[in-house]
Amino acid sequence: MSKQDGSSRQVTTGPVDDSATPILHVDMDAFFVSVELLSRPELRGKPVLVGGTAGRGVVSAASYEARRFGVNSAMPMSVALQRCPNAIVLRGDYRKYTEYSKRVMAILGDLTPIVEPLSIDEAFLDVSGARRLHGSPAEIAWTIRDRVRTETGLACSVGVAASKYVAKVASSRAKPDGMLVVPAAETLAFLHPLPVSALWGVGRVTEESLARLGLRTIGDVAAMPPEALERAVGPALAGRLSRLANGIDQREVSLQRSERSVGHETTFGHDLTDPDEIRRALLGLSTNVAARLRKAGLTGRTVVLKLRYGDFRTVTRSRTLGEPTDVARRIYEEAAAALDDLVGDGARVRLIGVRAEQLRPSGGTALWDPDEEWRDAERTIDRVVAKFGRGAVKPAALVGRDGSGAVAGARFRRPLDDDDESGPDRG
DNA sequence: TCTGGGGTCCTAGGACCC
DNA sequence: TCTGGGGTCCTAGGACCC
Repeated sequence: MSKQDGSSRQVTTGPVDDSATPILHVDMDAFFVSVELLSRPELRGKPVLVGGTAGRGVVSAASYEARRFGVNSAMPMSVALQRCPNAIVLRGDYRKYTEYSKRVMAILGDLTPIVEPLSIDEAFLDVSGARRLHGSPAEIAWTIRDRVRTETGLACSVGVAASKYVAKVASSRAKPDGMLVVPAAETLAFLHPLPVSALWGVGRVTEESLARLGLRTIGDVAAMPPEALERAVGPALAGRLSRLANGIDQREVSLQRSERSVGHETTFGHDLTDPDEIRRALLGLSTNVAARLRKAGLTGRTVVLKLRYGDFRTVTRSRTLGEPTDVARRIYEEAAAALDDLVGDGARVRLIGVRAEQLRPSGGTALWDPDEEWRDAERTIDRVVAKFGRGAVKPAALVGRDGSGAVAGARFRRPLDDDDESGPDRG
């Protein structure tokens, strides 16, 4: 194994065998904070947090200076500020982070076509086919770190291994601003001393279950008979953990994974008790989900309402529709109907959310129906707004369906026909 | 410590069908 | 009367990840 830190020092003895380690995991260091520091260099070296500033926020990202105080992401901001009272708290700017994410992903795409983004700030790469053009896996990892730094000003860490899982563990061990190659032959020696919490899929609860079996390290899990593991954590997780602990991870770096749900939720600054107020919030969430579905060209057949009470008890109610939809009104109606059974008598509501599941591509329907027509109008309005701004949409178009089921917004269709392959043409 | 918002996947029970 | 087995779909809850 070999680790290099940001100063290019080689912290190892002898050459490293990266001949059978084509999988890279690239992970940005303290991503949100690092992006913020680009425009606020005076904050460098200080404890900086990005996250919710209001009473109920949590930490989204913490600079390494803040982490030294025991602050971690997902920690309640109130706790973080107790531990690190001098921390500077910044509001997140997700559009900016998305921009930087795209730039980083583009660099990765330059080096191999096989890139699988895992989240806004990390990705897997398969560089097996890139050797002739860009060098060995370790050389490519070096290039990535170099290019990301010079082209974006951001630091990332890279793990190089024979499989996705080991590459991911390697990048986390290389942080911050480092890289770590785990030669294929050293996979088990690398994994087995690590705590079980380093297994993908082991969180607090599973860690406790494993502890009850006396399992502390990944090596302990690897040596455990599968049946005993199964009794403790269920068949699916047992199989996965057993394989990972033994260094078996056949998952390929996949180019595109289709999304399975689209949702939006919000935690109120203070608990709500007024049903009307709660419904208004729900309407806003439904509108957001519907717009995102349309933008993605998707419809959902199941609507899930999520509600968290003041005591943090969380319930969900789901309804499956006869026909999939991407219409805000339909989503809202289903969610609101479920909501009626859950709130009332002064129930305190902390959070509500709505989610569309069972997604499928939105296609034309064979028969004319008013809801379909309404949906088309909403789509059209979205496009007009995206192209020309909100001012381009006449108020009438936003009002809704008239008595016959036709839609005022439909008059937008003709000028947009050229880029509207899915648009209906119903006489 | 007092808990965000975006998701994925798994489990388990019941309905329903053959 | 005292009752199969498998498959699929739906629903609710929960663990987990970033």
